[in-house]
Amino acid sequence: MTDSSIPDQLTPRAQARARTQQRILELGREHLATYGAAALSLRAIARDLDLVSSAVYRYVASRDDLLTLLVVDAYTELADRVLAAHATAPADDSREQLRLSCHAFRDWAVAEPARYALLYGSPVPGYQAPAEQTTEPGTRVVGLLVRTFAAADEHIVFAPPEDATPVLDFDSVTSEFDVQMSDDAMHAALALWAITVGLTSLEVFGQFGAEPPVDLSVLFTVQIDGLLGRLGLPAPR
Amino acid sequence: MTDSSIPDQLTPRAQARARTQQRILELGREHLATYGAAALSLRAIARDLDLVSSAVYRYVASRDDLLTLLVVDAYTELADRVLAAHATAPADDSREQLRLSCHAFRDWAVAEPARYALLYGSPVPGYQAPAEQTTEPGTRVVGLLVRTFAAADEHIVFAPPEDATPVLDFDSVTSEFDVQMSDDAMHAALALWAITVGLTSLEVFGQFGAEPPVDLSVLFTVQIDGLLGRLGLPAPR
DNA sequence: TGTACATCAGTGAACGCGCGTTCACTGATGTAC
DNA sequence: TGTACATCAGTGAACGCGCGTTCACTGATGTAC
Repeated sequence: MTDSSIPDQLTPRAQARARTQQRILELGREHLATYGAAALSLRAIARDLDLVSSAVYRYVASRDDLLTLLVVDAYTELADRVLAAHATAPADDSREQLRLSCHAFRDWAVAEPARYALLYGSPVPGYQAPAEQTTEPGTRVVGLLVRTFAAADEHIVFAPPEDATPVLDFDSVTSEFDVQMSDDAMHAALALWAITVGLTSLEVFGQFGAEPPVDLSVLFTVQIDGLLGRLGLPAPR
Repeated sequence: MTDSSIPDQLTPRAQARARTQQRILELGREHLATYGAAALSLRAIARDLDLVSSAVYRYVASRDDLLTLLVVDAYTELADRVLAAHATAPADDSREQLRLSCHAFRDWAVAEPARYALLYGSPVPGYQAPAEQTTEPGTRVVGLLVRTFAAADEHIVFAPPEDATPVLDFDSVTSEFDVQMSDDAMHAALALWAITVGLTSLEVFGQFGAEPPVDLSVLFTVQIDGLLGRLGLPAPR
């Protein structure tokens, strides 16, 4: 898990530095899981590192800086998982791509509740994620969903949500993700995104109680399959 | 806003106590909004109350106790709003009841982001809400949705989410809310619940960015109307 | 109605804890000649 | 290849801050006779 390839030709000092840097990220993830983002403390990390508290400042500019590092790290890992799952499906099977993407999203969240909370839960008091570093990794997953619906939009006619749907201007979204698609396809994409985040948050944040009344992984499957079908992407045969 | 009726026939001391008790709750709400739940501090509240820090313990057993008070307070206010909106619709119009309920949910959340975060966001580190006090107010909203779908289930045939839907045992849920309904109606209720929480959390927790690309209140309307229609509760002609 | 006693809101000091961040420093590692 | 100098990881002390909770206390309010 740790051996994220530190190049041999680096100077010993540089290797040690890289190792410590990695270790800080790992400890950050652990502390996130154990104490939550609001309680993330540089001093506690220094302690676990067997360093004096001021030494951590050789590696990290401030507490907020570490938080940003962890946010980017989490968004990146989550997006990597989702993209990998997406790529597993046949290139022409939008439904399967979306299904697998949503499941990968939930699976990661369930496995990493604290990091999920950092991304999709309450904002950390007193901390504002810097948009420049955070936006790109943070939009990879939605971007994938939107792009997949745009692709599906070429062979499928998505129905409008209702008969008289108010018109929204999605131009800034389609241009951000560099796609062309109907408003109906965009609404479908957002519906899937919202239900995925909704179910995942309800589960991870404990709204189903300590002992959920039903198997939440089955429930998720049913709900996602159901919505995909209703949106116009029914299961084959 | 403050005059929550303190009975006149109470002794002056008892009246003062009631007033202080109320004031603590209000300050708690404010601090929640300003600093977040993790940073909620009895000392800070004492300061705002012009009391010495130890005096707060006359009113509140501990910090966790105050958090529980705030959780119950927030769940209660939210549920009151949603139930009131629900009651506004004609008794036989399930679609309208649900629509108004969902909108009331979002409206409250947008108006009270910090309290919403306390209920539906990341768990507060080191704090576990006591189920005995929290479950009842915390399930009023879902209960209402479920009961409304159960009522609708009597005149409407809800379609199964997909052709071959795995069977889930919802008995513990239906008996908790004291209703009878088809699994398909239950799935529909959960879909609406999930998309409501999903859209609301995405909005309140800032996932649409500082300047959302579209009007989120319109988006919410479209999405809820769309899902209600797809679930088998279309808008009247 | 007046008095003696009980209640209890609020005080002030203290305990023991944690935090982020700065700063002058030492001494090992790395590099240029 | 050996030496002189520059870099920089880690130290230790300090600043100033905040927190929850306990405890013995004072003095005003409430109550029973």
